[in-house]
This record gives sequence, C-alpha cells and structure tokens, in this order.
Amino acid sequence: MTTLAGRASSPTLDEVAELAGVSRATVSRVVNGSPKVRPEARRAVEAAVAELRYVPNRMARSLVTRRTDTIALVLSESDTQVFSDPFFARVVRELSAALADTEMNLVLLAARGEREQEKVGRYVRQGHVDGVILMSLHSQDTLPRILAEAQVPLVLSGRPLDGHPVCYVDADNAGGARAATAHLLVAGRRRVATVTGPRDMIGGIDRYAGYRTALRDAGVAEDPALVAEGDFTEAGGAAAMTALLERAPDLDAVFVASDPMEVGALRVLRASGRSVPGDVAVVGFDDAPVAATSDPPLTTVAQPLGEMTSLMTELLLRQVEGDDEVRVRVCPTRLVVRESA
Amino acid sequence: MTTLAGRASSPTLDEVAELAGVSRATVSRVVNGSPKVRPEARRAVEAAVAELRYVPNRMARSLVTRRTDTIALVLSESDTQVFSDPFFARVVRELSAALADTEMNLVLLAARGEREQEKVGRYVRQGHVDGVILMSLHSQDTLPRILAEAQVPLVLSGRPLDGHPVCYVDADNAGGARAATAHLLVAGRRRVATVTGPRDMIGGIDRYAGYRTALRDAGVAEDPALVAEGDFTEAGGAAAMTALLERAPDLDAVFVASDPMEVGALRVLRASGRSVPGDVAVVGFDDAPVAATSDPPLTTVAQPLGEMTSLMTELLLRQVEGDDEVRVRVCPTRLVVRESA
DNA sequence: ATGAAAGCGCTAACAC
DNA sequence: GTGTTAGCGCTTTCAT
Repeated sequence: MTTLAGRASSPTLDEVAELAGVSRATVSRVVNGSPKVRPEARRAVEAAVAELRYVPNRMARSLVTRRTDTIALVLSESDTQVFSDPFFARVVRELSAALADTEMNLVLLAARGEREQEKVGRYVRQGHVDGVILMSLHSQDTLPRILAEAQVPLVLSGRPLDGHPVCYVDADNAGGARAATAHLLVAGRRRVATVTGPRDMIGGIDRYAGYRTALRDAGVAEDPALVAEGDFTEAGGAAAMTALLERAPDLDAVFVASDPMEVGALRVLRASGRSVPGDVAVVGFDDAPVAATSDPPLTTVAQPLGEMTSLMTELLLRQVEGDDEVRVRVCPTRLVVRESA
Repeated sequence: MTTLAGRASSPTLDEVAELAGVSRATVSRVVNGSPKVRPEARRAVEAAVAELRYVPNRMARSLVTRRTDTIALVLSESDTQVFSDPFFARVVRELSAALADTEMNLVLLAARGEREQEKVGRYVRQGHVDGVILMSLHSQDTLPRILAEAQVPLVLSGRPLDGHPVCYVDADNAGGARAATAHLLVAGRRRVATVTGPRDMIGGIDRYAGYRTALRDAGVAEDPALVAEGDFTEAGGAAAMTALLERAPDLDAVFVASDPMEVGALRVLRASGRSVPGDVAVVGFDDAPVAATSDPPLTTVAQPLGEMTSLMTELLLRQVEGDDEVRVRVCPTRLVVRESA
C-alpha cells in the first residue's frame, strides 16, 4: 500500500527500478520490449510496473526520441460542415482501422477559418505529431502551404490544386467520371447532363473534366444547358437538377458528381414525373455508400476508399521513417453497373 | 543565411540566446511573456526568434511544466457514426469557438470499439492532454470508467447513466420533453404519441420520462400503442412513425425525441396524407438546427448548446487549474413555439 | 533585470 | 545482460 501512497504524481522509471531491484536502463529495456533482458529481471520489472501502475511519461520519452507516435488528420475548411459528410466519417473510420495494429495514435484537428488554421499550424510545428494527413477542400486554403513549410511529414488527401510538389493520394476522379458518362452514351442516351461539384474543389474539377472527355471521345458537342454546378450537398444537387430540367427538359441521362447530390437530384427527378432509369438514366459518384440506401440501386462510380486511406498512412509512415521521396498515388475508380440504363 | 544553414533540426533556446547575446533564461522569459525583462533585451530576443524562426519544443516545455495546453474531445461509440450527426458537428464548432481566445488546443479522439477505447485511454494516461471532454453515448460504455481512473480532469457531456460521481454538463431533457408534451395537451390534442430515442442513451431515457410526466400531470393514461422507439436517426424516425400510424391511426399529435428523427417522421406523416399541424401536431427536440430547414417551421424544444459547451470548457479548465470539486450543471431547455398547433 | 545551475523523466551510448 | 552516464530543450529557483 505504501508504494501507492503519494499518488499525486505518477511513478517514474526510477521508482520502478528501485522496486524491481534493477537499474533504470533495464526497466526502460523491458518497457520498450528489448530482447536483451534476462527473463528473471523482466518478470521482476513487469511485477513492479503492474504494482505501481507505471505509465511512461510521453513528454520525457518524446524529448529524446523525437517521436510522438501520433499523427494528425487535419480537416481544413472555410465554413462548411465537413463533419456532417458521411464521406469524411468513412475516412476517419478507415484511418483508425489502418492504424489499429500500429502503436500510432490518430488525432483529428479541425481548422475552420484562418485563426484556427494558424493554431493548427502552431500545434504541428511545436512537435505534437509525427506527421499529418491533410484534407483540404478548397483551393484558396492556406494550410497546405503552412504545413509544407513546417517541414513535417505530410500527405494530402486529394491532388493539390496548385500543383505543389507534395505527397498525395487521390482517386481517379476524371477516369471515373469519364467511364460513367461513356456508359450513358453507349447505352444510347443522347442528352447527357451533369451536376458538377464546386469549381474550387479538385473533385469537382476533375469529375467535370472526365465528363467532357467522354463527350469528346464520343464526338458529342458539349451543351452548356446540360451542365449545372452543385456544391456536393443534397440540397445543392436538388437545386442543380431543378435548373437542368428547366433549361433542358429533353435530357435523358445525368451524371451526378457526388453522392449526396445524387440523392437530391433523384428526388427532383422523380417529383417531376420522370422515371429512373426509364426516362432518365442516372450515374452518381459514390464517395460513401449513401446511394446504397437509395431506391432502386443505381449505377455508381465507386471510390476505393479503403485502399486510399491505407496508402495515405503508408506514405506518411514512410516519411516519418525518413523517406524524402515525394510520392503520389492515384487509385483507380470503377464503374459499378447496378441496372440496365 | 548561415544562421539558417543546418535547418535539419529546429533551433533551440540556446541558439536564440547566443544570437541575441543574452542567456537562455532571458529568452525563456521573453517567449513566455514575463514582464521582468528590459525592453532592449526583449527586442534583441524577438529579433533573434524571428530570424531563426524559433518555435519552442513542446515536449521539453511540457516535461517541466506538466502541461500540454491541449484538451481532447473524445467520442465514444460502439459502431454508429457520430460523425454524421449534425449535433456533434455543432459541438465541435462551439468548443473550438470557446477555446479560440485561449491558448488551449483541441484535439478529437474517436474511440469506436474496445480496442480503440483502450488506445484512447492509454493516450490520455500518457499525458498527451490536460483534460478531456467525453461524449459517451451508450450506457455500456467502458471509457468513462477508464478515464475516471486515469485521474485526468474530465467533464462528461450528458449525465452518466450509472450515476457515477463525475463532473458533467447536461441539458434539461426531461423538462424539455415535458414542456413539449404539455404544449400539445394544452392545445387540446388528446392522442399524443411519441417517437423516443434509444433506451440505452440518457437523452432517450430522459426525454421519454418527460413525456410520461406531462401525461401524468394532465391525468392522461399512457397508451403503449402511442410509443415507438427510434434510434435518433432519420430512418429510425420514419420507421417509428410508420409503426405508430399503424398501431394508432387516430393519433393527433406526436412528440419526436430528436431532430433527425423528426425529419423522418414528418416525411411519413405527410406521405400518409395527414396535414401538419392540422391533423397531427408535431414537436421535436432540437439538438441542432436541422428542423429550421424543415417546412413549415415547427414548434421545437431548443437546447442551449453554446451555453453547454462553454460550461464544459469552463468546468474542465477549472479542474486543470487544480479544482477538485465535482461540479454538475443542467442547462434549461426552452420550448420555441413556431406555429399554432 | 539577468545569469548560473538544477532538474523534469526518459533513452541511448558506452563500459563492464 | 546490466549499470553508469550523458544529454534531449526547456523552466525555474536562487544569487547577483
């Protein structure tokens, strides 16, 4: 009992060493799993550790190892609520899964607005984390630059808009959009519209580019009346679809550049009396399996989110281990045909 | 240029001291804003800090101060996606707002499943944070106990189900539900149904209790056919509403225990051909301002989320400063009448 | 007002 | 295999 008496502050390595009758170094070896320790001594140390409920002081350890064993997922946005986005929820889940077997910890940092972004930058520069995975959503974001200058291992989720030479993992958004659009054209659709994402997000840009490529490939001229910009939200998708129906009532297909927007677009489409996919064929970009709940299941472009997140952690951990190389990965997307359009 | 030559590792206090021509101690004083330093020396130090881009090493500082200046918001859940919940998004926003003027940092820790919960427990015990705000959603959660035993400053969001003597901030869920139900009864509604939350969440329990209290106050017997359990999601609300309409087609009012559920319930209600609030009056519990987007605006019970989060940080920071007292706050909820039911 | 010096708790050579 | 020792970068008495 006396050993736990002064429980004001937690026990140190020395106290464990004394109780176990060995030196600090040996305790350290046991705690860090070094094999060069006699089983006998090891047991004594383990007993002492258990009795004192010893937990190593991270600050002391990090001060010498220069490692914190934690990485940050930072979410940079101007004002919108990333958190409500099921896509983001999935990324978090996949990331913690990827780190589950590691002894790496994952912390989330939210940076809305300039002040918070600077706070996050400071946090990172002070050495709280070994590396960061950055989800920066809009082009005018300053955080990518701040973090790049902080000299901290960094992996971007999504290709940076400014073409900065930085490590990133992206989905083949253009390829997926192209495949989706081509699928509609091949099925005989002649008036293929699109609900795009915002022009300042890489996903919106690339998916629109893919749509255009498919049209060009098929020798179809682009009709501005068939293009409406959305904002990746359900409401935005509904608004864009409404605009499309007004401008081009004869459209017979639509490629919707995101999941939530697809839900909104479908609602408007059905409310207008059109049947799906009878009158209008729809292909959506499946960020997260939201569409799976829509009825009936539609053809979608699937993102390999699991693969992407494990690649991001791999690339990041490599940098943490000292790899200087700037690596880039673009994961293939694939068209999942769920009905005959 | 030579001063930035070896930019491999960041500059230390000594380097700044040498460049400024003062001692480490003085640099430390300047960096920490001590007033006991000659303006002249201060300027020299500031110049050196700027030139070297000096940033204090947090680990070294924390090792001696025993403070990290960061608190964690930990989200404990078994499997559901808290992240998709707009309520949670609002809490995060309010919390960072409350800490914006502080030099406290906020990190989010997601703990899904037992393994991650233990990882979070370890993270906290190792001294990475000065305190934690815990959003534990289900009753069988082990994290509250783990953290309580970790001796770390702790504030729960929501009253703990097991009545453990711990600091927490809660909304007056029972009072709000009671007011909502009473409002419906006073308006002359005779068949007041309810869509409850889960039985293992404090919010679900307390709001159901409030509903029952209101019935008892009015001398109305509770009818099991008028009670359906939801899961706080939109889909769950829709399912519960469907069940209610089947079991009690004559219901003329319903108290819905959460925002997303209200959206689902309204959809079902309207699809059934009933007018709202003509045929069926609806009052929902407004966790986040989702209902504001529903049409028409309905009467709701509003939670003072801003007040709650600032109370949580206040209570937590007090503990960090050494306050032992176990304090508890229950914030009043208020009925916002938006239409004549 | 400033500097010298003593640690904070830990890891990592280095000797034995 | 184990102990001794020297720091990691910082704050904080204590003299001056």
